[in-house]
Amino acid sequence: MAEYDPQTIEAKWQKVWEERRAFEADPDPAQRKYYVLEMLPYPSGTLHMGHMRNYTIGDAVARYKRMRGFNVLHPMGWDAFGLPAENAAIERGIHPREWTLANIAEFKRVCYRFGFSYDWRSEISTCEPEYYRWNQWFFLRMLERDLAYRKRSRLNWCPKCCTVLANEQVVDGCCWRHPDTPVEAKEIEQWFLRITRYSDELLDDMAQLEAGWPERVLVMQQNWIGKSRGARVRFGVAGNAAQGIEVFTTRIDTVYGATAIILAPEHPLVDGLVAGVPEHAEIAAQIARMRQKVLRPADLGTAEKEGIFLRRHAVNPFSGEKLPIWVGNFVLMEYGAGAVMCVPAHDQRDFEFCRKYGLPIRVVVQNPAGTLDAKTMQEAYDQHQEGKLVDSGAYTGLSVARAIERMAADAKARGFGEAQTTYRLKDWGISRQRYWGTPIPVMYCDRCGLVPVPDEQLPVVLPPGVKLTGQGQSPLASVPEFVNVKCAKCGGPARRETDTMDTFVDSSWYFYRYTDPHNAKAPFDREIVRYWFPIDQYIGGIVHAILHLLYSRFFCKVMRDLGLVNHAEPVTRLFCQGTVLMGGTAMSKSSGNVVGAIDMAEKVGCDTARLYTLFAAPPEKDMEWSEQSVEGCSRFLQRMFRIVTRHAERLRGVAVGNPASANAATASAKEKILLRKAHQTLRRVTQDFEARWHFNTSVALIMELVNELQAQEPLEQNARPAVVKEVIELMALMLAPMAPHIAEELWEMLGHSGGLGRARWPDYQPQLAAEEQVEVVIQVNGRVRGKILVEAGLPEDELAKRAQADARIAQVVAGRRIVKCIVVPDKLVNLVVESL
RNA sequence: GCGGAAGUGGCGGAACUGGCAGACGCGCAGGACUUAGGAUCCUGUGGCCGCAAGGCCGUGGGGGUUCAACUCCCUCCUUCCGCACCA
Repeated sequence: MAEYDPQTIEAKWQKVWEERRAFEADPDPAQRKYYVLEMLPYPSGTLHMGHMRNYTIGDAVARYKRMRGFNVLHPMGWDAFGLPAENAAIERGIHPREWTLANIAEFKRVCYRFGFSYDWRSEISTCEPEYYRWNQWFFLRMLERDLAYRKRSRLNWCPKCCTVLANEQVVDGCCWRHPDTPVEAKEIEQWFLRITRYSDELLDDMAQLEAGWPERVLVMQQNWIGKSRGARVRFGVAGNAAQGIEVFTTRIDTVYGATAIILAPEHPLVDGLVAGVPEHAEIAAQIARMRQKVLRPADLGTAEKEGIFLRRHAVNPFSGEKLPIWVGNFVLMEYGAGAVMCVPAHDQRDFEFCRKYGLPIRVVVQNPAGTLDAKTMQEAYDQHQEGKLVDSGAYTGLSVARAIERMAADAKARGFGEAQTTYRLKDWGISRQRYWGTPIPVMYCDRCGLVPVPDEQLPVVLPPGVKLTGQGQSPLASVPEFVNVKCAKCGGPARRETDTMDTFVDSSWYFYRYTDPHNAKAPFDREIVRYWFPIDQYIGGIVHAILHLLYSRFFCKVMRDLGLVNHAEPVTRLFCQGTVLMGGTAMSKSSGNVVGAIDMAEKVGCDTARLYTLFAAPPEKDMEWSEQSVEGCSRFLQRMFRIVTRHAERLRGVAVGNPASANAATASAKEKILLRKAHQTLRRVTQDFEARWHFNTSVALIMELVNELQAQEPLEQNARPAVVKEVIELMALMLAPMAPHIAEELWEMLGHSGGLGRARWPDYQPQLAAEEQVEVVIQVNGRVRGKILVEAGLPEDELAKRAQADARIAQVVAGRRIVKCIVVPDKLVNLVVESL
């Protein structure tokens, strides 16, 4: 008898699929569409099983949806620009393109070897001019709409990457790619995309995503945008009527309780304020020291608050009171106004600060009990809801909410402030001082200034022969043929921009390009996109919760404003799969705990590897890879193959479908057991695919079904061929999304030609799944004391009677009075009896 | 500090809406077939007591609601993740 040989079977079916173009999908209004997408991979080095989990989940869903009759778009492509390629190229003395293309070829080989059902016609590579010219095109559109601008500012510089990073790429004060390398502050002129223009929309549209996105992703994005409503208030400077200090506060109602003004160390007014004071030299030195002391962000929350009194005073515009001006290490220049009013009674940070430096504490919001006392309070009283204002001039007696409203309005009327909303979100810095990325399509002309490259001159192609040093200057600057260009406006000499774009620009819109990958006139055809979008199911790691997913949402909104798409959100449902661990840590090349994808395919076959990936844990959870446990899945497929092989011969010509099912009434007891098990399995596996996505239980259920088949051996004696065939077919069909090659092989062995491509997901038949007899548990006082087998659907009183009639139960009850009898039909009877 | 998720046998994990805790798989033990078995098949496998029938205990700890709690409520502990001087 032929043994299960995954190598042969898998190669055979991969070839068949390819020849039949089994996974190609085009827009077809007559069909329901389903766009399922796994996050675009960065093609680097070898692929391990950690990578494969993402694609295995996506492929199972894609195949299931096809069997459900959907027109399924399931594309794949390459996030091909980026630093690792450039660094690897420098190390090896080759061109980044060479390294990248080799990796793509390898990635593709692995995808093919795993039988993933991609439509390869959609394949894109972001490093090809055909693709990145549209990055440039989008950039120019943004430039036209003032969504792209150039600004000199303090930026995050990674000394290892030798480039600046976006705020989103800084994790715990370190480079996201180099967790041990703190970013440095560097003043550089660079390009920004004005994502902040969409702050409110990015926040508000999350309401549309609540149903389909993981809550934690939405929470992370919400935190990142960090909207805060408050007011800007201008305090005067004593002795200088012309000067003012602006502060941002969310609690303008507490302004009468302010006992100091605190500036960030870098605040531009600081130097001027201390210039004339007697102890000038000493104070300036202290400030210089504070400025130099860079705190690691992780320590910020716990660091000791420090302040320096500037020997100058501000004037509270509401009360006219003079307040000392301080510099404080806990005030951030980047947020709000870079200055705060210090209200110790109602802000915990201010409370600590004033305690340390002996500044007065003054209660201006009293609690409902009226017990707050500045002399005795141990912490700030910062309740927004319940307090009433006291000692606050004309505002005394107002509620906090009312006071905030009225005081902001008054500040505006009197010209020293107004309501203001601030955000934590900053504009997206996209310039990178590296080579392997999209050239930014602008030039600088001495006469005309900044000149955008005209559309018809796109793409600005990355020149091939560039010396890569990794030394932190844009490599493109050293290529005169690239840099020197004729001004597009005046024809005079001009210089090209030599920075390239952050690769997150590439991945912000790639899923649109998949639908129309070779369009030379536009980034994509609007009608095609209208058919496929929004993406029905996006699958990827939680790492991209902010970065990629926020940028993509931003791009989508820009594209909508450009009239390119008619939706505001690109992704309806998002699924974040868990990490694959090995020995408790994430599988990764740098940790040295990888299980190679190709190695697995060669050793046990990709069907086994895929099945195990789905079986070992629910997909959203982290899973531990265990070579030993993989064996279990391998054995399962072998067993299944053997059972089918044993019976294929006599089943091949048998007609299936309705005959067997329709005959269920006349089926033997053993046949009924098989059919019942099969349809119960089908019901639950279908549920798993539709609702829960718990493929681990789906696999377990199919294993149980195979166990049942085995238990009914010899099958030829226990069931008619039509019944056996129906059960085996159901089994093969249910397995098809998860282990597609063996499923095809079994399907063919059963006598089907044409492959599973035409097979539909079977409908489960409730009457076949229904149990005729059920085991009912009998409890006495909540403890299981017996079990009886009864016909399904017995009425409650009958069930209660039978339970009490049971000999063993009668013995346990032993004449005690039954106080209560709880019956759960078809499940359980609980007799509550008097205690002895 | 704030917010979120989770804690179940030796291990990965099941238990859908409060109704038999431990499905399925790994591992382990015993057996069958075999020259052989790291192949295959069968049986057993939460702990304790017992020859057995059976009994008691058991889902991080403690308390509660209920005829009945892994599931609901309170409280504490642990782990992981996110945010963190955001004014």
